[in-house]
Amino acid sequence: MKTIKKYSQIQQYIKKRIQTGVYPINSYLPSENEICEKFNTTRTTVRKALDELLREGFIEKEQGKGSKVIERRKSLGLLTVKGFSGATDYKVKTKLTQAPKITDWDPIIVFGLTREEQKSKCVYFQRIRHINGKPVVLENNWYALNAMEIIKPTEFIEGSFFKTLSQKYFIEIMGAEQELRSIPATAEIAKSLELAEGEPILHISVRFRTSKPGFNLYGDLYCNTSEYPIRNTYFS
Amino acid sequence: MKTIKKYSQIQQYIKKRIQTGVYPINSYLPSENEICEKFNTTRTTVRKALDELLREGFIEKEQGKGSKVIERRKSLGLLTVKGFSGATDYKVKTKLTQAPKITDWDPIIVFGLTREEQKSKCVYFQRIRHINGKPVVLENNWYALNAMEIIKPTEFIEGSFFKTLSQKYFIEIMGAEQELRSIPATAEIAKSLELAEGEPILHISVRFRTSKPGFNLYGDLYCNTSEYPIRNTYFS
DNA sequence: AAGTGGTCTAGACCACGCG
DNA sequence: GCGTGGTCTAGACCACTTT
Repeated sequence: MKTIKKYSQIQQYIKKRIQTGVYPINSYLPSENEICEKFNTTRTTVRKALDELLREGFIEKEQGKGSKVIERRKSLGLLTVKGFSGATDYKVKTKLTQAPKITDWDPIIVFGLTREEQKSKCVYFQRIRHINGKPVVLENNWYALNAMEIIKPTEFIEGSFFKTLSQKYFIEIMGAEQELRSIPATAEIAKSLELAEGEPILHISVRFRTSKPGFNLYGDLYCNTSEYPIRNTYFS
Repeated sequence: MKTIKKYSQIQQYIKKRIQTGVYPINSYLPSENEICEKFNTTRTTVRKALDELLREGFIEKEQGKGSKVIERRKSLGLLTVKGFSGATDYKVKTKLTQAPKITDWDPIIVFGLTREEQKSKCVYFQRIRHINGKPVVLENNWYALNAMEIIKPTEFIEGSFFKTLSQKYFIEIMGAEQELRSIPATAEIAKSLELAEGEPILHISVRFRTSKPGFNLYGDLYCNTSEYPIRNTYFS
């Protein structure tokens, strides 16, 4: 992919303007014909760009009216840690306990890797999420180096990998598959999460699909759910 | 929409042929140009049809090769129990251990009920899912009686509540919220699932949203994940 | 009536996979 | 080299919303 595709340029241009508030939520984008003029192209190409933004959940279209900027369903399908009683007075902090580094794939990954991924080295990093000072989630992540460059710790926006992907690379999470298990904490996990060995913890294996073809993010999570359950929302 | 759109016709035609096995999984569809000829149209229209099938998860495209029929991702967003090693030789049987009956709401439901729901009595039923003869999931369900009539056990299609809703009432599941916890099995749960008290099990509280306004289905599930993890897929 | 998005035509050239 | 899908042009007409 040497030359940047035109529809992709338009898509990124508009996405940036949405993210920076130039096109606020509930406002309408310029009409397709106006965008055509601006980028000196045809409606087919502009519509392709808008279709992508639609798929990514940034806009919705209203026939006869225009393309409307909508609030991107946050944490679409993403796991969120939720205070038990709906209390909002808890603080989540994410510590990067292993900065992104290049390694081999870990056989713990339960989802089948594609051939492209198998051929590649992978990037690994680890984080621990703390709630009100207590470690609650230990999160291991991997992705294929040939699908996505290595992201430096300094690039992380608010400790969030997804936010970094979206705002710096214009990559969105499109979906996920999970496997859930309840297991007794191993000695190692127990130590990281400051609980007793054998305590029941939630093990989540997850594959996130992104809007960048071939780029998947694999996760292996251990959650102490005794105080804070994991919450999970999805809509079709 | 009086006239049926051409791309929609093509889409349905191909979808039916996939579903009936005329185009088997892993085979390739006719090329875009061939489809153009058959339907006497242009590639733009054919590609629109294929894009829809791509979005619906029926095909994937391989540049330079063709459009390949793939296994449709099952039960969008719904929980599925999956054999560990990808083995497909396991049998799931659902036993209705408590037929739908009218009761009061159970305070165990963690998601806030709407005012309409609170005013109503509710329908409760319980099922146990068995895999290869072993009980694996204990599932309690509730819904508001004023949102949906009581469904008799004899109406259940293949033991599936969702299938019944879809096929008899044309109600679809539109989304869900879940809370996940790993807990030790209580004596009661242990007995139902034939395991030792204190074994780690997965507790899922879920609210399913349906296409019928005001009709939510609440679930409280206990899963023995030691052999069969719970799998969970969602896409936007 | 004017403007918007939705569908569709009839081409063109390019990038990729394979023999 | 050939066939495949991927991108793009330059139009046309239709359906819908608003003025």
